[in-house]
Amino acid sequence: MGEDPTTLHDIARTLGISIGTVHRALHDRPGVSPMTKARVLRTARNLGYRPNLAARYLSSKKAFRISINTLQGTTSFWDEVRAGIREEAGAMLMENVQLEFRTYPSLGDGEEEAFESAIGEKVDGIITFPSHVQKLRPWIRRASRARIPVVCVATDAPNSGRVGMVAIDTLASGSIAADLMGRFLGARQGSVAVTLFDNAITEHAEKYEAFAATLRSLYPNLQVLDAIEDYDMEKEAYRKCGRLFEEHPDLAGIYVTTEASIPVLKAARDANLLERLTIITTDLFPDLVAQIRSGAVSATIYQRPRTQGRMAFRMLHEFLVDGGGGSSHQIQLAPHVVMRGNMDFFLQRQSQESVDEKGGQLREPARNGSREWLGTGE
Amino acid sequence: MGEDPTTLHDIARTLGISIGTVHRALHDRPGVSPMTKARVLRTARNLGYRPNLAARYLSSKKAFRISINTLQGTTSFWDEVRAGIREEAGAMLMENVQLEFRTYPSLGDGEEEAFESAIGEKVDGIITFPSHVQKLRPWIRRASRARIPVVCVATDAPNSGRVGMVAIDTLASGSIAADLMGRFLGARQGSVAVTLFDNAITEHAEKYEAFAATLRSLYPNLQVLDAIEDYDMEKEAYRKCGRLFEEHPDLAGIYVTTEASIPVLKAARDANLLERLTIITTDLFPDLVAQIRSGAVSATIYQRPRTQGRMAFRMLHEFLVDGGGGSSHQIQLAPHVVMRGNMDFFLQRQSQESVDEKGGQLREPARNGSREWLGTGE
DNA sequence: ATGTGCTTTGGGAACGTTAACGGAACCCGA
DNA sequence: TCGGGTTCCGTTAACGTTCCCAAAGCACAT
Repeated sequence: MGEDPTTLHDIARTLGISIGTVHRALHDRPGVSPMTKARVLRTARNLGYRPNLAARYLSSKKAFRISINTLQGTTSFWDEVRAGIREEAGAMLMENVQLEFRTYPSLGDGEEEAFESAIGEKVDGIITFPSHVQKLRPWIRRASRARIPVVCVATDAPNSGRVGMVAIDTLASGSIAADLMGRFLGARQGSVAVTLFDNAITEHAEKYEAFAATLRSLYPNLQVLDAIEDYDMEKEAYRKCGRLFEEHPDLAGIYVTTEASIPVLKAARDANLLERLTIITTDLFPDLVAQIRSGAVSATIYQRPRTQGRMAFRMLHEFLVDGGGGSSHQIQLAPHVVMRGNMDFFLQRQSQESVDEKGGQLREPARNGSREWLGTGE
Repeated sequence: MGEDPTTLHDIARTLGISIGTVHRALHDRPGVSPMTKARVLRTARNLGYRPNLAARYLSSKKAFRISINTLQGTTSFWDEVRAGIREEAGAMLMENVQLEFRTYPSLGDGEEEAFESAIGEKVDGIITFPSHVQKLRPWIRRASRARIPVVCVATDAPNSGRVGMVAIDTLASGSIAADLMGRFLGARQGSVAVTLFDNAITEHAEKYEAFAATLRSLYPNLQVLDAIEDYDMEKEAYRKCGRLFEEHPDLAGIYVTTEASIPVLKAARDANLLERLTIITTDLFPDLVAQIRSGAVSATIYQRPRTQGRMAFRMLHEFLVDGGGGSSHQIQLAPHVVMRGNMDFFLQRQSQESVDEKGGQLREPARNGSREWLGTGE
């Protein structure tokens, strides 16, 4: 029952060697013959050795330095992600964690430089938003080769060597949006549109597929139209929506999977369709709040950025501490459904927790340094 | 910036005394003159002393023993809460945590004995479900006097000396249920009923109030009826629902805030009203799954028991380690909206995470002992 | 003077790991 | 045969705390 955990000393004793050698062998540091190293590794496994982290932190009091490569705070989403990371880093009782925020102003502008700098400065880990997977994949690979673990947040970068990722479950998002849409529309006949960023991005395609599948099976009275791609351009979204309204007079609802919901709403308003359409959006940002409150948007699928940030930090930290032995490195979060009824809860929580975090930093100023870093612009 | 944190040694050196004395003074242990103790406390504050937890765990390798006093696993809710606690305890890298589960078969049967035994065996902390607040309040008070922190889960016990609580936000629950109900019913006229356990319980009254307020302000076409109390008795719920259907032929929907949704559904089916009624329930348990899948229940407000357990453990642990200096000790979680579309996500996650946890235990068997304890029945 | 009991204090050893230093053994060329 | 280099390994001092034992000081009785 109360078996004492095995220590370096135990391994050394059973092999008749010194703990120095055991230590070197376990951390494959030079100065150990291949044979003894193999023996050490074997008995370590046999005895079920797990390092005592308290002793480790006590002895080598180095701080983890982790880089957070994300988009600048034009949208509140990434501010919340970063707040979640800060929050969780501040809750680390034992160890020092240094956060370096490398932010870039827009998609595809400075993300490679951020990676280069992080790798060059030899950080211990990276949390990143792999916006353009194909462009970032080689950088993630490079970091992995430099033994720097990378955790992806909000979007996955498969086959890149990343050690883990945390994101919103796309199937759950698409399906709950479809179910809500169906219930909201009741027995009405008509067609339903979906806008997304780019069908080439796995997550967005999955959301669309889940939405379409759920709507087909549960609400056959509604027809899903082909996806509308807006490529994050407001003009594009507005223009395509206008055409959509003309071509589909039976349109009953729209599901906006991107953050570009404002131009969609504007197009609907300009076409005098706002009353007739049931609109479900994604995320929760200031401009959207008024639209939800007025009832123009029936519901929004909230992607919980703060929790994503918290989880990403925990995952990376566990990996750094544990050497990757931990639990499954894929976290899919359930999105929240936000409507008029419960929106205040989320808004208030956003502001409230920032205060909490500030309090935490004041309480223990010396322990957790956090250095801001701006990717581009001087 | 890189200031070295102050240690016991620093305090001892500036006062010209030994670290043994400093240690005794800081932990108000006997054997220190009042004057030196005051001086130590003062300079400790001046120097901003914060104990090095790694060193503490390394030196005194005692385990935290915490008691979890909850209802037996007749409902899956408490099983999930306990799983969440186990999960989070298993994720403690550094320290030993011993979990003692004191479960009682039903409300009001054995909960006092569980408290008595936990206090008697001098556990370090208690997580409890304060079902009957007035009965448990003196016990929580007693534990607090014995310097045993108590965290409430699922329900609060105000003015009891409890150090914290985690629960689902009642306002968000009631309001989102109302908003869903209104949207589901569309332009229909009619009345809406709410069933709850007991109006004398704050949480239930709050849910009802939030539901009623939201419905009144957003959907004036619907009328909220007086709350139906079932006192957790199936017969009672069935009987009262039958009468409800007779008295209110214009009934359009029911919001069931308790777990007693099955008798409500049975009553609706027997009255041949299932098709016409929009039903929103609470929680997610096996019997309910089929009802949601069939569409009889439109949505359920999921109270995230596993997360509640996880949060409760974290809160208690932070308190034990930190001495209560930590962040705000009231956690209100946002409930999840579960419908046909996303139900599979939650079901699969429930089973999947249990597997994860098992894996974690296997990986590190000696570290986290966990002793089960049965409250009554031998 | 010596011993006994008490309170207050000092002085370690231990916890398990890290990292630096030093030493033994070996090989090679002068 | 001796110095110089390499490879491998042992030794040891930290890291900051906890806990126990002993030492010092004092009062009081023997």
